[in-house]
Amino acid sequence: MQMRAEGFQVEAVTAINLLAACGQTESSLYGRSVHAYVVRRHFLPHVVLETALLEMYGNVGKVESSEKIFGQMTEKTVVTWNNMIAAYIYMEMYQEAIALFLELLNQPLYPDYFTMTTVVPAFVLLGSLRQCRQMHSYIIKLGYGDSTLIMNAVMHMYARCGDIVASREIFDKMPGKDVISWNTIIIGYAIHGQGKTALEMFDEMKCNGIEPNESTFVSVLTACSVSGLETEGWKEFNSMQHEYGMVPQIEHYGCMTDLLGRAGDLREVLRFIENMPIAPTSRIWGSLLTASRNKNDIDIAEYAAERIFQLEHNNTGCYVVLSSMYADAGRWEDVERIRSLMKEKGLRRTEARSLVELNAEECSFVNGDMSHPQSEKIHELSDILSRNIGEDLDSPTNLRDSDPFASGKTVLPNKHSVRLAVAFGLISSEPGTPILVKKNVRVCNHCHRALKLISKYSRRKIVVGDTKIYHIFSDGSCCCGDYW
DNA sequence: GTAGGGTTAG
Repeated sequence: MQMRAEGFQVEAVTAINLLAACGQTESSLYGRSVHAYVVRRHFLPHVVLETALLEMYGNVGKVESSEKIFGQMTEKTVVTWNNMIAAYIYMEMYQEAIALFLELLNQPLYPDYFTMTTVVPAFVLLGSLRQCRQMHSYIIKLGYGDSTLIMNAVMHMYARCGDIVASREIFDKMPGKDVISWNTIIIGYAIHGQGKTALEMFDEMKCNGIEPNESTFVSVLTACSVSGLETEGWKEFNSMQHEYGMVPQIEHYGCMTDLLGRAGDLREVLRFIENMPIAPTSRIWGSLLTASRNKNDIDIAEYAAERIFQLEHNNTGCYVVLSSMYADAGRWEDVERIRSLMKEKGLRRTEARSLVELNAEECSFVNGDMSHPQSEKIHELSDILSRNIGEDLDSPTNLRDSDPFASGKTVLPNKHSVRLAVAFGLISSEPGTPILVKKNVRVCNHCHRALKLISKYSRRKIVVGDTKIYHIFSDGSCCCGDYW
């Protein structure tokens, strides 16, 4: 009998290890057969084995199967909970991940290090500052306020969600700042368009005797790039090689391409790319593409796009940029050509979405959104704002649908998600208070122009974070200097 | 039996 129990245990451990391997494969095929085997052999219930099954399903993207196991387990450990949270995050189900984390707080279990490092990214990706603050307070309550690792993640969470001041406060209070703490505050200022402050922090870092690493230079060069600090960028790029003996990697060349694309002439960027000691990736050509979009040079854009397509056949971003350039130039046949190409390949662009932060909640809008109970009022205000800032909604680019992925209906710029979010922010907050919006795609040129004027007209600071930086619209101008 | 803080475009 003893022998048999031991044999069981050995087999269960084998199954657990096997499941970890199955989780690394593409499909649930192997994992499912191990699952069937352990059921057949009556190994269940077995908390570790069930947790391993749950994790395996999470790793192959079968979150419903993970949920089913989680729901049926009679005994759960904190590892079980961590893996269920991770499964949600893997499927980008951030709200569910956070809900489960909150539920865990009510269990007779203690969330551990793993829980924290797993769940914090969910808050970053969700983008809600209100929920970030809540998470911060849980972390303190649970006693992780002194952990450099976790507080670095919290700093990053605040910066990404729009509160660089809170990020800095944590940084200043941190007793054991390490190189990642410094890298995080530097990139945080970069995200907020404060390149100069980022460079000051870099100086301070060196004064404090912290040795920069390769990532530090990614942060520093990004900061130079977002603020158009070309001379400083070159200086740091040279110093990383000559003072620190580092060999710039592709990501550093990426930052330099961004920097030159903003500051210099496109031919110069092209020369820089062609003289790079490493082979340019599609990310590098993408940087040139972005620069040519911003400088309205279709020839170079087409060249960059060609190079991207040689390396990557289905680069959605590339199609998006090209088609919007064609639309701006009134080249509708080309827009149509891209539209059908995309359709053929089954590629779809991310649906634009804007989240506005209010006191007690946040509210999300898509382009032309009518789902909000106050939609009528929101759209009306957006129309009033358009009139008052003298926005030209009848320009030829707006009359045609420049979006090759749209379902046929044209959404006027003043009904873009960011504009509805701002309008709702204006009616739902006190006069004079700033408005904070987060967007999952780049702000379009038209809305960028309009938001500058709306900030002046409404006498409000309007902060809009896109995937790259935070735009701060105030009194008719934007901190990005109209390059983003 | 877990995963792991920061890191270049759209």
